[in-house]
Amino acid sequence: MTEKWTPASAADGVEQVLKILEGKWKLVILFHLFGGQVKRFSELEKAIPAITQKMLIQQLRQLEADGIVTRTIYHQVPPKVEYRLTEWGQELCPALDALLKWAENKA
Amino acid sequence: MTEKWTPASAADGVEQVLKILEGKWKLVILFHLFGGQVKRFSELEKAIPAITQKMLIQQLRQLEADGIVTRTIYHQVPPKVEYRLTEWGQELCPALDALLKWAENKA
DNA sequence: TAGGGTACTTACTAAGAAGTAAGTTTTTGA
DNA sequence: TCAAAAACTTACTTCTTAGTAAGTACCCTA
Repeated sequence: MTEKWTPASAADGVEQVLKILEGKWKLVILFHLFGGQVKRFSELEKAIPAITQKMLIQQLRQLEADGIVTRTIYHQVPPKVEYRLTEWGQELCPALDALLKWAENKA
Repeated sequence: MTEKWTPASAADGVEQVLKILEGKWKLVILFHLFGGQVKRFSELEKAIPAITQKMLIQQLRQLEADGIVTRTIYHQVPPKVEYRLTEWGQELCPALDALLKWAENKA
């Protein structure tokens, strides 16, 4: 169970994960959606005042492409689009908690 | 225990951690040192063929500054410098494992 | 017919991270 | 006197990411 990893392959595996999280705004977005929260585009905009629209969709689209969030479009006028985490996305929460706890342990 | 975090502060906490891990070569280096391994500069160079010397020290220095690795200098000629993880650095391993396991769970 | 709300696009610029290639120091051994 | 080994430095270029600022489509309401 520890034998399947070489330093290179383990590093590579973690890097795949980091690539998913690495955008400048992805974590804030994630933490706004953890716990089953559903938010529309404009709500996220308000919740994260410093973000621009360009960055917001860019990050959302990448999270969507990576299977972390889903996008639900309501064909109304004015338009309405909702974002929420996938199951898999929700499961990220405890893993990030582990990192947070590690950081708190700094001597 | 979950109340001390706002989306912004939790994201910020995780970002601090990601910043430590984010260099292009840091994870490979880390995984070469996990488990109490001690390596000298030249050994890491050989273990990670694609890395340049510039990148190798740069990443090592940053890991050192962040309290993850320690550097031991032997005043010999030719010089000898050894790198190993700090206690805190070792404790990163299970947290990274959590990420790896999460990644494996992708539906 | 003009304006407003929502969710985007697009073109351009600036800042940062990484890569390339070469040079530096020190002392020992041929 | 010259080369060699180990651990770095330095100057310069390129590549990626983020920021700025503006524009678009849609249809409803006044």
